[in-house]
Amino acid sequence: MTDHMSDAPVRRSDGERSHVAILEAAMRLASVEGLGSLTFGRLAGELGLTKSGVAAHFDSRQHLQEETIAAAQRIFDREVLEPGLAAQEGIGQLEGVCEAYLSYLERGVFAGGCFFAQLLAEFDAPSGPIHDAVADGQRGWLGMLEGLAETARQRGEIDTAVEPAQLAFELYAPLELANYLSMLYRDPSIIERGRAAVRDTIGRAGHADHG
Amino acid sequence: MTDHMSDAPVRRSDGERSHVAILEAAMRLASVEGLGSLTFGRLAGELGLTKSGVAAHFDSRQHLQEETIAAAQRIFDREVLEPGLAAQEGIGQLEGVCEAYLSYLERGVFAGGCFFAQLLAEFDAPSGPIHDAVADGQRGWLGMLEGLAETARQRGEIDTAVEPAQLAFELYAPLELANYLSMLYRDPSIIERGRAAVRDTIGRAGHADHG
DNA sequence: AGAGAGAGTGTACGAACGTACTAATTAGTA
DNA sequence: TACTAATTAGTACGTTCGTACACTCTCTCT
Repeated sequence: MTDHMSDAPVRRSDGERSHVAILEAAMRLASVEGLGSLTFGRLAGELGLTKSGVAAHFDSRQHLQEETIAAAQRIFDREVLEPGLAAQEGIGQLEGVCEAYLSYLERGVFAGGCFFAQLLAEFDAPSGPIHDAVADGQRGWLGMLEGLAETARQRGEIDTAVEPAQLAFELYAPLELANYLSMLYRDPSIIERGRAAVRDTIGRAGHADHG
Repeated sequence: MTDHMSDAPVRRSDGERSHVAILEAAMRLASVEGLGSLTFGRLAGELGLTKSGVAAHFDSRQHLQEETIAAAQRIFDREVLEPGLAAQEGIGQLEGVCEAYLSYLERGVFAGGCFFAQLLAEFDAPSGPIHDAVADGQRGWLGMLEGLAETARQRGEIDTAVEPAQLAFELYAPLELANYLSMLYRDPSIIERGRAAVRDTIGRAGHADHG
């Protein structure tokens, strides 16, 4: 036995390649048309496989969706969180994460804009396990922005009168709208509006004339 | 002939009632789960009709979707634009429309939040006639905010250094995010964050300390 | 009152869906 | 080299979709 105590099937190299190819196509498709339009037949057609060939890689459609979300999360972490948090602690990280997000939109990391913004809109109202997962993920993102704002406030880089949760909301809002409008109008220059909004909001929080 | 030169079928009173009942259910369903999940069978089940009974009211599914959008637009006009624009010209109307939108969210006019925000997310990426219609509608909304901002600037109520298009973007962003997050978390109190953001943004544009 | 037509039911068809199987193939290992 | 199991194709089943058509019922108008 090459694998000590493992019930998992031994994956073959070609199967591994197919698996990642399927997930890449799935992320692209889901970012454009949503998780709901993620079907075995659709993916099979785009990849030149048969429906059962695709389905064989996942226990069910539900598992395909969950694996796709997990794969997209890894990409988001690599493309947004990692570079954004590489900035200096405090207001630097707050700016860094916002700029990293806008850059990630501009670079077209996902064909349909932000993968999680698509998810947010698709599962904001419906209930169920995916809704809860999306809500938790969003809470995490917003909570992180709030945490960065709180740190910046403690470091004296933003005004103590600024509520971190409110600042996180006001930064998140233009990021999301930049995503939606740039996709809707197919005009990446809209992202510059988001950039200006972030700059104004952080600048205002930094040197508010309240005294 | 009671109707001079009309090819349209004479609608019976019971048919008229069914028609509006179908559109009401369709708006509710589409605001929650999107236009894509708007099917004859689904509506029939909710209304106690048969699938063909529902389908008989529309030439095709496409027409059902278009009529549903048109009906929602009438409600939006009545619930948001009309009360919002009733305020005093200039910055009053700008505030009025934003507040009317947030109030429309709070009152739960549509079960799934803002009907058009749902559409925006659903058809931001895909191409087609519905995408174009959504894009045009959104351009109209954003253009109206920009026009109100421009008017307010000409009246001297906001700083001349403020770009109307940028201000419109910065007002629209928290409105949208308030919608999505209040639905996602099932917490209407999030709307208060949007209200605060609008207040700050308009206030800042109004008495900017730039000279 | 009677005729005409709109309203709604029931049925049917083809397409696409997820899922569950079998069979053939092929890569990896012993 | 030969075996084993992962990979993939292929097929079939049941459901749901949009659409179409035939049919009954009932409102509305003359």
